Amino acid sequence: MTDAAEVETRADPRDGVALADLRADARHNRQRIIDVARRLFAERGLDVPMAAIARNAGVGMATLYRRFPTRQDLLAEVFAEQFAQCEAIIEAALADPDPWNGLRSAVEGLAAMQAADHGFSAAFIGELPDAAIVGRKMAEGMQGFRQLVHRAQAAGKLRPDFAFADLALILMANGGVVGAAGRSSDAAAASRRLVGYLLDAFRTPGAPVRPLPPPVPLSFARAAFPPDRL
Amino acid sequence: MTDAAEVETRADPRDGVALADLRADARHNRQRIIDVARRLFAERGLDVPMAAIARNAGVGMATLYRRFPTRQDLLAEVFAEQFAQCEAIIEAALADPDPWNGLRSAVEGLAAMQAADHGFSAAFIGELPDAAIVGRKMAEGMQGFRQLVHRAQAAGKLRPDFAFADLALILMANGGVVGAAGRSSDAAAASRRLVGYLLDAFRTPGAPVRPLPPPVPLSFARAAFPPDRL
DNA sequence: AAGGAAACGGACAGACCTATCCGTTTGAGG
DNA sequence: CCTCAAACGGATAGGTCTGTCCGTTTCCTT
Repeated sequence: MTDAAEVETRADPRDGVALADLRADARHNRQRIIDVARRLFAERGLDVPMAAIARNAGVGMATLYRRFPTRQDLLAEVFAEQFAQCEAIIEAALADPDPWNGLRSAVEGLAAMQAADHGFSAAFIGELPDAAIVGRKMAEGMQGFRQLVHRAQAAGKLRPDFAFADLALILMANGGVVGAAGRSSDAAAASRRLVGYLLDAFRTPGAPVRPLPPPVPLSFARAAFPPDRL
Repeated sequence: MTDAAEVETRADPRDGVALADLRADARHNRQRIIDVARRLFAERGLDVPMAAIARNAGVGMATLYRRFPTRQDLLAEVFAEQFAQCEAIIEAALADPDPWNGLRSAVEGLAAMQAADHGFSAAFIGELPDAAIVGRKMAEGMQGFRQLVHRAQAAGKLRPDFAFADLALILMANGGVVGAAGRSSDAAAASRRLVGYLLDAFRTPGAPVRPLPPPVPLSFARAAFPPDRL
């Protein structure tokens, strides 16, 4: 029993010490680092310097690196919550009695998450897949999505030649739009329109039509790349 | 007359000296730099170090920077040819007697270009729009595309709520797919499937249906990011 | 052929970023 | 209270990339 309790306090087996065994100030600082990193990743993209994170969190470099030996460890921790939210979206979609509506809401939900957090979007596609925890969570989410696809196709609402692997296609296309539109509010609007088009392509004639979200001015790409970034 | 001839030799007014006035060896080296840069941008992405370009071209840093004072100058020169090809694609599409077929081939052609050259794709979305020459060429190409859209809509083959600005959406979505798929051959296949979906969403019921290009295995994203890159 | 401007190459300064080291401070159990 | 391991912060080593400087070489003109 003591064993079980102790194991439970370890968020990640790789951590040398259990979270609960950390000194109070250390635990406090750790959380501050995570919060600050989440904000900076979302605001400035994934390549924000470790020093900036440390400074904004009010800790030294050593503290940051002691808790998160590599940048990827920090990324995995920061975005663990977002991945959990992905799973929630898919589970909610599976709970929908209407298969097509479930698939639609899952795709829209995942795309909206990407659009909302620029850092998450980049991490999702680029660096995070290598992290162990993330890999496991992603595998689970993919299983759920696979079910969504099967059900919608069985109901005759999703085109039969839609492949499960097209999920990656959707997320990468959406990632491109979100990335190019940058942190501006246009990103969300552009993402919605793209997803609108794609869902229209995925549905069979039997599935309900939805109005297409409004277009986004073509100049949005320019505004997305102010001289200083990229 | 001498005046006119001299002006004609200047490829870009910003160049201090006309191309023809360069010494033979200098002109030779300049071309080598461009060729090498094009290859490296395509192979390794846009962030290849200037030193690598210089080394591969067999010239010193000074020579590289003397010809192209900023990285953007080099990019603009390297991709000028690709932009010209974009214009050719659109002109060919305009020459097609069938408006829908013209629009389709333009979208497919532009997307294929993006997929073929990773560097061009990134440059197109990210850095190049600031370059003067590119801006002008893009404006011309956009005018042509606008015509394509009008014609296809007038013929009742393109959905009326398709917006001209959706061209940016297409290219950014495609850029995301190409970028995520990396330099692997999967990039082209994934791009084709995405464009297949999008064109299907753009057409009215009156426009001809085309078979969807085959799906791409979901793992293609992982393979695209070998440990060393990004 | 020979002088001089043009062009050349490689070294180097400056700016960043990652990651580590070490002397100092602080929290918690005895 | 008092001790000491745990935790801390800032300095710093080591890496990369950009852009410049200067002594040397090469082409072109006359």
